[in-house]
Amino acid sequence: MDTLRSLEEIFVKFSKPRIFRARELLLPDYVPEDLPHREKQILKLGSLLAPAMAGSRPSNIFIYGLPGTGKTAVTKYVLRKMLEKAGDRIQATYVNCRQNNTNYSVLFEICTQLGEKVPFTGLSLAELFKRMRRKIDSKASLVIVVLDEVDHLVKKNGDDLLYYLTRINLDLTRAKVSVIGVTNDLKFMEYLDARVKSSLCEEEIVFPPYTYEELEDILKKRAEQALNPGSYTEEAIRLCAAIAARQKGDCRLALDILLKAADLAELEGAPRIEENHVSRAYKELEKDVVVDLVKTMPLHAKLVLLSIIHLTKEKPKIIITGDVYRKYKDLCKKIGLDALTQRRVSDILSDLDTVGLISTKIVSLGRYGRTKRIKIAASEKAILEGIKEDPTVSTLLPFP
DNA sequence: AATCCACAGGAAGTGCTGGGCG
DNA sequence: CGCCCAGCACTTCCTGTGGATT
Repeated sequence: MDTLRSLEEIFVKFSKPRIFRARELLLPDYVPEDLPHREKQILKLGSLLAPAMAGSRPSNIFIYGLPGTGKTAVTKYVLRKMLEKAGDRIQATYVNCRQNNTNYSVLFEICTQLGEKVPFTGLSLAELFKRMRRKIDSKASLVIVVLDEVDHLVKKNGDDLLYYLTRINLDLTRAKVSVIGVTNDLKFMEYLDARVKSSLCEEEIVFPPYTYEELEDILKKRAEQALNPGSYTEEAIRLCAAIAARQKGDCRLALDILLKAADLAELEGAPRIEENHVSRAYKELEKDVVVDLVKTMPLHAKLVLLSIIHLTKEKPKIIITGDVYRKYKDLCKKIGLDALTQRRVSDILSDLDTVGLISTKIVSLGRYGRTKRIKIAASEKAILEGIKEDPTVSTLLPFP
């Protein structure tokens, strides 16, 4: 059909929105002026950081809570408020260690945010650290370093950087540094050296999951600001809250679903968001995550995934690493590719497990060895949809 | 009780990219 | 220019192991 006309229709719909009043208030990185049901955590973080206002160094702080419990929002919120009051006596840097998951890129981010120009590659870590320290110590101020999702950094690179960061005050003469570590993985503490652990966790703040009632309240308030009056039903809001409550009180998920449901309703020209928009939004959201994940994966990871799908189709009995590897070599041969080693494929399987596309469990089959039992953990349809975009792999699809 | 399978996953190294510095 | 750096994707070599079978 006429693509151009449909495209124009979409633009027109969104240029005269009936649902949205301020769509950006539902975007994932928006930090609202008001964070309901996190008053305790806000006050605790505030009082821990308060000594900074009088020029003394606050303790290092460790923040823990499941995904979508407001850790990042509260941290950003409190820092923003404090910086407004403190002027230039306090500086803050915020680094997401999932996006910047190497020592170099974390230091690069900190330097850049402090206004120190450094190249994004090329220097030694020691040089980078030295420049950061010099920059920090050039003013008699306090620098608060927030490392969000710090577990990602530590799991990949060890805790060296954290160690030096928590000890940097020994080498500073005028300035001071406080570190705030944020994570949703409490087990990550086990990866830490005892010295780092005791230093980073001078103080701890725990973020409990939101309850259903709290989620409902938050969504109602946000919907009032972001959506037009009468453009949504109460049932729709409640369904969002209920889904998110089931997913361990994940507020980000709740807001994501609401945004997607609103987009759907807007696109369809519906007068208001109904429950069916919400449930469809949830399904699509889940699917989109998987499709995007698969699409952006390296070639051989796609081949490994495809091997597993082939195997599940062939025989429903349990699938182990050896099966996958044989199948994978098969597929490589078919398209004239050099297969990777089994050691490497084993790592790829672990990667696929950590992103949640498959689930693995180490099992011992007695005489028949010790290996991994492998299952697909995401929607097969969504995975195949992601794979089929890759021209190299798409020829191998089970049902073209 | 000993054996031994089929791997898991650590350690170290290679070759490459994309840069730095003097 | 030549040498240095970090990071990545990967290989090679390796030690460790739960439990059915012998």
